[in-house]
Order: sequence, then C-alpha cells, then structure tokens
Amino acid sequence: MPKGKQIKASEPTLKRLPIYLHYLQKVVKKGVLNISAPYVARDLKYDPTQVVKDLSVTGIKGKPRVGYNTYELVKSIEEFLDFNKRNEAFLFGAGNLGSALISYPALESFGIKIIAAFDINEKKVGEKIGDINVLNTNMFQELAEKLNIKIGILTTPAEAAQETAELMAAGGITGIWNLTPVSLKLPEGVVIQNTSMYSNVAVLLRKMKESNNK
Amino acid sequence: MPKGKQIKASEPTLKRLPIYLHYLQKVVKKGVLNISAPYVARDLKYDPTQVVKDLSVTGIKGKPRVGYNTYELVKSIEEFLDFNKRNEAFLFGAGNLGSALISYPALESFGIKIIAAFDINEKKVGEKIGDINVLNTNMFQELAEKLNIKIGILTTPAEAAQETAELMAAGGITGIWNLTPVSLKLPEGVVIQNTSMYSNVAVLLRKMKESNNK
DNA sequence: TAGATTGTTAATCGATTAACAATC
DNA sequence: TAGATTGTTAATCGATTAACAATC
Repeated sequence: MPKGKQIKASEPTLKRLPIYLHYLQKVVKKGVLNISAPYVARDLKYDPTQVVKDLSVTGIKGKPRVGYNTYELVKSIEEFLDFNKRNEAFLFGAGNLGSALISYPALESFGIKIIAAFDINEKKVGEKIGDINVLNTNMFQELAEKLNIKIGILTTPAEAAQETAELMAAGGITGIWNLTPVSLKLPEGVVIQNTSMYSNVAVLLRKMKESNNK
Repeated sequence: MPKGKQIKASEPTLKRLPIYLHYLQKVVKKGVLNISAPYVARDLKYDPTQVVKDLSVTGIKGKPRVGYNTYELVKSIEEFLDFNKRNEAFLFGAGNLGSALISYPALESFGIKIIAAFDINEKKVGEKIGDINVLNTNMFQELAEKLNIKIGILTTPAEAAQETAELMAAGGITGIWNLTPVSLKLPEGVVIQNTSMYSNVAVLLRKMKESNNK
C-alpha cells in the first residue's frame, strides 16, 4: 500500500474540517456555485487566512477573486476525512446518548455507519432503534469475527466503560470513540478518541463570567 | 463586585479541568487521601508538568514529596469552575441527545442544573424526563421572565437551531451551549459555546489511518 | 538527611495571524 | 486593466515541555 501524499493536518484543523463540511453542504443545497475563504470566515467566525490554510490541506484548488467551487470543496473535504467511505462501527451502550447517535442522520454524512448496537440491559436487547438492532453484548465476540468491524463507539454508563472497552479491544476493535468521562486503559495499538462534552460546560461558564466582569 | 484574583486559565487547561475532576472524584471515593501530579499524569496520559500547571490555576497548594490532598483538590477545581454553584439552565429540544443530557446524573456534578426542557413536538410536551418537565416552547418567554435563567442548552435538530437560539436570546439567555452543528448568528453579548461531537470522528479516523500506515 | 515532588522561570514547539507575491 | 482572493512564506503568539531551585 503506497503512503501517497498523506498531507498532515494539525488536530485543530482536523476538528474544524467537519464544521466547514456541514456549513458547505448547506451552501451547496442553496445552489451557490462558488464561495471564497473570507466569506466562509465571516459566517463561521474564523480568520480568513486560517480558512485558506485549513481548506488547502484537502488538496482543493481555488481561483483568485472567485474562490472555490462549492461542490468540489465538499467532495475534497469528504475525501480527505474519509467521510465518503462507509466506515462501519459498532455502538456499545444503547442508552439515551447511544440512541441519539444512532438516530442522528448526520452521523452518516460524517463517515460513520453504525451496523449494530450492543447492550446488557435485557429490556433493550431485541429493540430496534431506527433500523439498528440492539443485541446482547455477549453476542459481540461472534459478530466481531464475522464482520471485521474496526470502530467502536462507547456510550455506556461510566461504571461499565473500562470493562466494555476491554471487550471491544479483545474483539478486534482498533479505534474507540469514547464518549464516557472515563480514562480508558488499553493495550497499545488501540486508538482512543475521548470526547468529553462536559469540558465545554467549563468553558461556557468561564466565558460567561468573563463577559460579566467587563 | 470586586474582580478579585481572577486567575486566567487557558482554554486547553479549562477543558482538562473537568477531566481531572471526574478522575479525582473517583479517587476520593476510593479513600485515597493524597495524590501527586506524576501519578495523575500516568493515569490520564498527560505530561506531569502540565498537571502541576493546570492544577495550580485553581489555587491549590501541594506538598513536595506528598502531592495534593485529594479532597481539597476536588473542592478547589469545583470552586474554580463554578461547579459547586447551581448554575440553572433551560434545555431546548427534548430529543435523544437532550434526554441524554437531562438523564445523565454527572451533569449536575459539572455545575449545570436543568430546570425545564422545551420542545415544539406536541407528543413530547407534557412528558417527564427524570423529574424534568417538557414544556411547550411557547411557554419559554413567560418562564424566562419569572425565573431569570441565563444558560440555555441547544439540542434541537439543526433546522430549528438558529430560530430557537434567537428565541433564547430574546428571552434573556446570555450563554448558549450549542450542541447542534449550526454556526449561530446572534447579537453581541450572548456567549456561544459550540460543541461539535463530530469533529472527534474526523480525528479518530485520521489517527486510525496513521497508525495503520506505520 | 536524601530524594521525590512542587512551583516557577526559561526554552521549545506548534498553531495562528500577518505580509505579500502570484493570478484570475 | 484593476483589484480581490489564493497560496505561501515569515512573524507572532500562546501552549507545552524542560530545567531547576525550593521544600517537605
């Protein structure tokens, strides 16, 4: 497998790209054919230069005075992020947050296709959320071997997180999107992406305090 | 109101503090009395110096060779972040994600107390989620005047986000935790904290790709 | 006392922002 | 052509990491 021109994008850039993408998908729907970096910057409250730099990592070429072709730009970001691929995933913990992720149609446009959900709660097992079946967690091992899924989404209660993560790793999951506030301990080779929603609460409260002090 | 010694914490630090907090709350529960920065760093996979620096912004004092008193440390972080206050909030959009936030007990330990939820879906209005009532969105204005709530949590579908945000601002909400992928346009003075969960998908996929290329 | 850890100051690293030439 | 915008290189800014003295 050739490495090709794997352009490096910084993590901040990587996190902004899906935001551009969502914004631009709406722009495309409106029928806008071209868009310039300064225009995007105004709407998204970013620095214009930053927009140019961020977009350039995807390989898109713009035209001075005109900007970028919106459709090409969307394609370019999607390809760069692998969002055009069907990245199949298992979800663990079919509670409210898990259900929200399953039900949210946008997740698919962000490259993730949930194949099945697992839960240990007998009341939930057998249910259908959208068109995703909730299976008993003890069936994971068997399905893992058959389906060769690499991505796992962890939305269990905090208490079950570590244990579930170990199960996931044992079943061949190599990338975990961890939406619990638990710091997981796993063997090397498993990529863990922690998403602490509550970190944002801290920032919000602080910003509000600061804007009051002025 | 005196500004006092409002110590500045960088946004990265601010985002890490709730992670320390959750971790340390568990440590306290285990009955551990003291903990050192290097120990925390090992568990959370941070740099030891960074832990020392992060914790110091809260005003905590540690002892060389001993570390910090775990209980004091938890208190110190909570106070610094205002998580010990009851920061009351309204939630807009009682779908799966909204329900998840309402039901998740940890939100309260992160300083946010949801008082009521609003939705326009007649099926949801009148429901109770936990002990939170789901009210019709058109009742917000009236309650806003009575209760003087400043924080709004936005979990509506993307299509309704802008419109709802405007309503919130008009009703006196000055801080919005925006969990939709929409870039909100509001008058100055309203603090907006965007939480794009999907940004993390981009980072996860990229990290997995990189670890495969090795 | 010896030595690990705190706490602070300095060095490094990386991301953002500014400057500017190229170009449509 | 004129001028706005791209794309790239340089400067700045800020966060992380390293170094080290103080101390329990």
